Amino acid sequence: MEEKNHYKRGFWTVEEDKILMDYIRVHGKGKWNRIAKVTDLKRCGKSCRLRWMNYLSPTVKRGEFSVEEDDLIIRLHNLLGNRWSLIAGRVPGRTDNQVKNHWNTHLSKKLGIRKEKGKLGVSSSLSSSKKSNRVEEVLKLPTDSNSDLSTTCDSNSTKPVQPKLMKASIQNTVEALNKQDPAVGECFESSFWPFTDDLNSNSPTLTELLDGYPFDAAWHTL
DNA sequence: AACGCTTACAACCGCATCACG
DNA sequence: TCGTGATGCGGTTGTAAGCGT
Repeated sequence: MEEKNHYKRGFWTVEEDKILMDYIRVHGKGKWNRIAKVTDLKRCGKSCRLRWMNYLSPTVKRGEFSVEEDDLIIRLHNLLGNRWSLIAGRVPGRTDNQVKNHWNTHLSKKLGIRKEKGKLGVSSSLSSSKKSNRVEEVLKLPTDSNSDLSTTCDSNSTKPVQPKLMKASIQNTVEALNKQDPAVGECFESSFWPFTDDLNSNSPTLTELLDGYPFDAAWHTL
C-alpha cells in the first residue's frame, strides 16, 4: 500500500526515460519490479514495462500508420476481434497499445463502427471477452489447459513457444473456423503461423493469405 | 486573446495467467 | 498442491494539443 503510493504516475520525463534505458542496457529486459529498487526511478514495474514496450524499445515504429498497415489491422481485427497483442504481433514495429489506440481513434470511425459501452461494435465471432479470452472458449472448443493460444501466440513473451501444443491448438481452431466459415478457416492455415520463437517476425505470406478472404464486401455493409 | 470542445495517444487499472519455490 | 510475485492483456482514463467560435 505505502509502496504503491510513493511511485510516481503520469507522463514520463526525459530523465526517467534515460534511467530506464540505462538500466535495460545493463541488465536487459525483465525483472521490472527491481528497477525502482536499484535505480532512482520512482516508477512501478508495470509502468516501466509499459514505457519500454510502447515507447522506448528500438523496435517500436513511430509515426503515422501507412495505408498497408491500416488495411492489415482491419483485416486482422475482422478475424481476431479485440486481440490487440495478437494483431500487433503481425504488424511489424507496432505495439498492442498503438494498434488499439489507432483502431479506436481512426479505424473504427473510418469503418463507421460505433463503440458501444463495454464492447466494440464489431460483429466478429472472435471478438475478445475478458471472461472468455481463449480461442477455444470463444469457438466453444473442448478446453485443454495446455493449449492456451493466448500464451503460445504471445508475441511479446520471452517464454519459449511450445510448437506441438500450439500447432494442435491451431488445428482445432482451423477446424472450428472451417465449420463456421471455410473462407476464414483458410486464412488460418499453418503457413499463417510461423512455428518459430519469433512471432514478431514479418510474415511475407500474411497479406497474401488475408487477401484471399473477401472482407471488403463485409466491411462495406457495416 | 480567451474560451470551450474534440481528438489523439500515453499511461493506468484490474484481472488472468504464468513461473517458481 | 498451494501461495506469491511477475508479467501480459484489454478496457478505460487523463491530458496535451489542435481547432472552431
